[in-house]
Amino acid sequence: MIVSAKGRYALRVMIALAARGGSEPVPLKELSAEEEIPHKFLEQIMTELAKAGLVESARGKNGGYLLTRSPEECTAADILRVTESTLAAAECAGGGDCPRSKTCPTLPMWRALDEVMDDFLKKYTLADLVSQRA
Amino acid sequence: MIVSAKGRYALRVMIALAARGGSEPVPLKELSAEEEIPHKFLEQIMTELAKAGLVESARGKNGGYLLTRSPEECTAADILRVTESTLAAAECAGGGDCPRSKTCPTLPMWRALDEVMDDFLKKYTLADLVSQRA
DNA sequence: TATAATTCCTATGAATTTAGTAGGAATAAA
DNA sequence: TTTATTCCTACTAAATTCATAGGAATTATA
Repeated sequence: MIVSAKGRYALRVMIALAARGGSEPVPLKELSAEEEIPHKFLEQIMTELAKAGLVESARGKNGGYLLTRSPEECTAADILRVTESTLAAAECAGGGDCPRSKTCPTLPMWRALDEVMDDFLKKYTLADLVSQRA
Repeated sequence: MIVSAKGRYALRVMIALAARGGSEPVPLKELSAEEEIPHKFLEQIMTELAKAGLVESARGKNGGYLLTRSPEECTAADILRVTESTLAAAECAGGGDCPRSKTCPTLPMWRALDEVMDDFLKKYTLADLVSQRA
C-alpha cells in the first residue's frame, strides 16, 4: 500500500510552486532541477495537473506553470486524486463489479478506510505544506 | 494506493477461519473453494501467515490450518502487515535512505497518514469482521 | 504397510503497472 | 528568425503482482 512516485513528485512540485508564490510562470526545467525529478516524466505529470485544472500553463518562451488556486485552497487530496490512478485503499471499495460486494465482510471496512484517508488528506493544504519546509 | 489481492485474500481467509471457530484444522482446499482463491496462490499466503504466527498448520491427512489466537485478538492491521510488502502510504515514511528526509515538506504528512491508517486497521478484529457477514 | 490427503519447498512464467525515455510539433517572446 | 518553452504521441525497461507447476515430506487411517 503505497503512493506512487508520480504522486509524490506531483505533491512536491505543487509545494514548490506554492512556495514561489509568484504570478510569473515557472518553467518545467527549473522545477525539474530544483526537485530532482526527471524532466520528461515531470512533463507528463504537469499535463495531468493542468488537465485537472490545478495548474495552468503558458506556452512559448518565458512560459511555464502557475497554480490556479491559492495555496490555502488546494489540498493534498486534490492533488493525489489526479495522479494516483486510485486513491482507494482496496479496489473493491469503488466496486459495483465485484460479485461478492453484497455479502463481503471486508467491504465496509475498505469503504471506511477510504473515507478516513480522504478526510486526512483534505486537511493538508499547500499552504500548510509550504510552512513545513525547513 | 491500493491493497493487493494477496492482502485481500489473506483477510478473507482469516475471517473464514474465524467464522468456523473450530479446533479442527481446515484444509486449504476447502478455504480455496469457499473463498474462490486460487489454490496454489493461497498456499503461498498461508505459508506467510504461518511464519508470522497468525495461523498454525497441521500436516498430513486431516491436516489444515487453524488460528493461533482468538478472533478478538487478531486485527486487520496484524494480517495486512504480513502480506503487504509495505503498509506505508509512501515509502518515504519508513525511510532513512531518502536524502531529502531532513527537509522534505511532505514527510511529516506521510508519517501521520501511516499512523492514521494503522490506528484504523487496528480497530478491526476478526471477531468484528465475522459479525459483518451477511 | 500401503494409500490418500494434506502441507511444504522451490522454481518458473504471464500480465500488469510503474517509471522513465525519445523525438519532434506547436507556440510565443525577444 | 532564433530561442525557450509547452504539447503530443509513442516507446521501453524494470519491477511487481498474481499466479502456475511439480514434486517431496508428513500424517491419519484402512
